[in-house]
Amino acid sequence: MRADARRNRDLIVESAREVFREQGYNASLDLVAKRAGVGAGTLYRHFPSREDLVNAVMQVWVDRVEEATEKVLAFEGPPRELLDQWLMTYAELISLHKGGPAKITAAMVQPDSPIAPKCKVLRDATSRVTDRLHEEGVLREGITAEDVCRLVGGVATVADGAEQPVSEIEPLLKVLAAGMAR
Amino acid sequence: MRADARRNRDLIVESAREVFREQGYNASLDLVAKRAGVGAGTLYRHFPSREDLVNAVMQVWVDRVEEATEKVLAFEGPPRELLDQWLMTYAELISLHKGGPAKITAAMVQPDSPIAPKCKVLRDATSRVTDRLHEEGVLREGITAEDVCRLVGGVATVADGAEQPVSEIEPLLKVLAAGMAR
DNA sequence: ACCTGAACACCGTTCAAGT
DNA sequence: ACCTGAACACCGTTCAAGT
Repeated sequence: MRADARRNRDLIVESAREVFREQGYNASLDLVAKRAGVGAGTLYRHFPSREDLVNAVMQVWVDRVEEATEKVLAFEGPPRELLDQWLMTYAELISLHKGGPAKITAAMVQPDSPIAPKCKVLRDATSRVTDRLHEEGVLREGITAEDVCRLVGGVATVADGAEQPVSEIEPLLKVLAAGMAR
Repeated sequence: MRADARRNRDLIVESAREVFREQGYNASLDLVAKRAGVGAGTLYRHFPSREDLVNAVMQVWVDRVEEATEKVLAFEGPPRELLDQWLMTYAELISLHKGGPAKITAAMVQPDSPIAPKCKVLRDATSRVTDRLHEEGVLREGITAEDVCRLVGGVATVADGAEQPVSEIEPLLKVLAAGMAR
């Protein structure tokens, strides 16, 4: 890739990160291009779809997911509490940007989505947690990582759409945890 | 209201019902006006916002909600099954149109929404069910009708966004029911 | 009092012309 | 090979002119 192309690409991603943080994942791409100081065509050349751009922005998010996963898995207390912790952590991770819960949860079931690789990281992390919880015998049989993703994703999507802070869904996550535990 | 205005209003609602059924609640309003054979301005005169139009279309939906409520409340079997039945019924009722789960569930927490009156009918119906279940002692303390609406609404929203038929979320609704029951 | 439809704004997307 | 920005399409929304 030519040096100026590389540089423009980076400018666009940086600008998108900023705009998405302020306005959410459905913000105007025109604004992203303007702030990056590039023409609209340049943005589309690098990122044919919005999802491709979101995927690039989510690159650093992967680190946060892995960090949070290690932290939760290192928890030494009762496994039942570990479940609660993961649900809250999961909800927070997908709610960092407005529009995140809906986009991430939808892509979770659509393997051809450009952001599928990022979703896979989160789903794999969830698998590690559910595997552990199944070993410990705290989860009901048949509860899969996908189930967790869709349940927590659903509740977080509703809160996000209603402009409610993610902290307010804690009671609902408790209900989910109770439903998944034996 | 003048006779021609009345007639145009009815044409718009009828057209909207058709278009929303085919394309969901976020379909183009321009198409609605075209099919109704009226100018765009006429549509906006009668319905200043999309939500106002959705509210008008949902008028007949109220009957379905009340009908379904009576049917579920008439159920004579174990109360725990009544819970399952209501969750499934609820999910079906809000999933009749694409975009319904998100719109109805969001409005459930926004009392100033034009479709709030319609949401109230569904919330009240849910209250009747939860009251009954609390009396029977099958629901955990603190579970409110609002909780039910947000939990089922969330799961249904995810399925709707992923273009999945509502029937596929039944296992997730079982998890919710287990979490809400004692 | 109500309706029409052109006009405007906004945004996503493409592409001919330029470097 | 890459970039620019005008141009097009689409849609929501308004409003002057008409009945």
